[in-house]
Amino acid sequence: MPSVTRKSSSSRQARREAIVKQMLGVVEELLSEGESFTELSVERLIGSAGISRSTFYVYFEDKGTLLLALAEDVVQQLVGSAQAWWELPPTATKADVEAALRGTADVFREHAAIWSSLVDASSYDQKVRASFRAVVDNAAAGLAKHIKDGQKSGSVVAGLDPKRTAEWLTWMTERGLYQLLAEATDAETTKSVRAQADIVWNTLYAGAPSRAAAA
Amino acid sequence: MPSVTRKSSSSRQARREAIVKQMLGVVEELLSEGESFTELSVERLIGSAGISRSTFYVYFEDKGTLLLALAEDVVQQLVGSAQAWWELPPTATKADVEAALRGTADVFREHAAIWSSLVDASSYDQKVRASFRAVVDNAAAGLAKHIKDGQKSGSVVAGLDPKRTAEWLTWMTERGLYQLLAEATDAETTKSVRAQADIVWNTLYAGAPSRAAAA
DNA sequence: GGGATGCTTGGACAACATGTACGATCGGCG
DNA sequence: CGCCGATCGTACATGTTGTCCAAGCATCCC
Repeated sequence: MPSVTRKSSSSRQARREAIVKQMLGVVEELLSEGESFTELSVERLIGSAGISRSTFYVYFEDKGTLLLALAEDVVQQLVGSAQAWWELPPTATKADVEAALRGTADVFREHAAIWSSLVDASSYDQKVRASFRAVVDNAAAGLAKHIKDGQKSGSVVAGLDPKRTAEWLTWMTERGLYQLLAEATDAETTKSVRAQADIVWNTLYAGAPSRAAAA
Repeated sequence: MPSVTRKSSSSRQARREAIVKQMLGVVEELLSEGESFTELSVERLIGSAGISRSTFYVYFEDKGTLLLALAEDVVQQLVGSAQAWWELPPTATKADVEAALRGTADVFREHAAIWSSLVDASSYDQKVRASFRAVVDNAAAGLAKHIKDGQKSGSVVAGLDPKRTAEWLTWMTERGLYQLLAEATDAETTKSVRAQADIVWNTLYAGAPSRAAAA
């Protein structure tokens, strides 16, 4: 009876999405009260969401699975915003770099709670850790490519090790967003992002062949 | 009866140190088997250490307190090694910077397990988080001072925001050590530290007034 | 309307971890 | 020998996790 199966699964799917959406609100709410994701028990979550323990475990293997579902969207947005940086053309100015980084910072600040939760849970949940690493590794790879391409076109300093430079800068960004911008005001964000842009600019672009004259 | 009190407390102190030392071995041992500090239960710890549950709680409030005791030494060493960087003279070369960073990396690699545990526990233990932040903030302050002084003497690029640039670079270092060097080989460490040195060099020193000629 | 199907639910459960309490025991020291 | 501090085993109250099951409920089809 395929129709039954189809219906069932599509309903499950829809219901799951609804629950994920609801849980997103609940989790962000609870996190905004100052607790960390680690400290949130399934008990509390279902209590606030108004669903039963049993139902929770129908849709999520555990807290980690829930978090990954919640984070999907956020991660997509962050990765997307990060591309704005490493897809900058060779002629980009420092202001362009800063604007791109600002974009990522703004996306991050909107969803800082969820990202922080990913970081939290990475320390004890295998699945989350793997997923988190994959995201960052992917970002680093994108940046590494940007560096390599830039070196070819002369817009990036020669001699830098693309992969490893990208790794450091990527982790700097990850950690900086988390630690420096999660609770920053707009004004503070502006200053902080400017500093980040200075680092990136000086590291990658300032001494590049195609810019040798301007200093 | 002051003598009694004195004796008791000094004995407690000595015994505590012995236990801390023993626990350090146990924790590093268990962590080297691939588990995270978060996953280590007090149960396991006392089991491997051969002391009783009761005794454990005589000396440590909880797992977090234990960790802070274990980390004291490591943190001191790391902070000390970091000073080698920001106490570099204005005439330092890129090789000097790389050597200083290498020093920190080596210290870190020796005690990666404990540092990782601090990061882990920071996500759910208030005391650990506070202590951890204090260490990093302190490091950032030291680096900020180095930048400010360097700007005065002309050995560091003008126009950088000392505080915020230091924050980004400090978190970059923290996260990079943790993520890139914790399990790296010697060869990989060399390459990675070189990339880190390039970033630091280009950011802070390459375009500095006192170096304007050399490029 | 009647009945099958699948989803949600509450509650019970085993397993395990935490931090506390207490009485028994061991060992050194006067 | 006897005191005293430290350790120990054990028990306990509490809280969390993930599983399981039987009962209730809504929906859709016949």
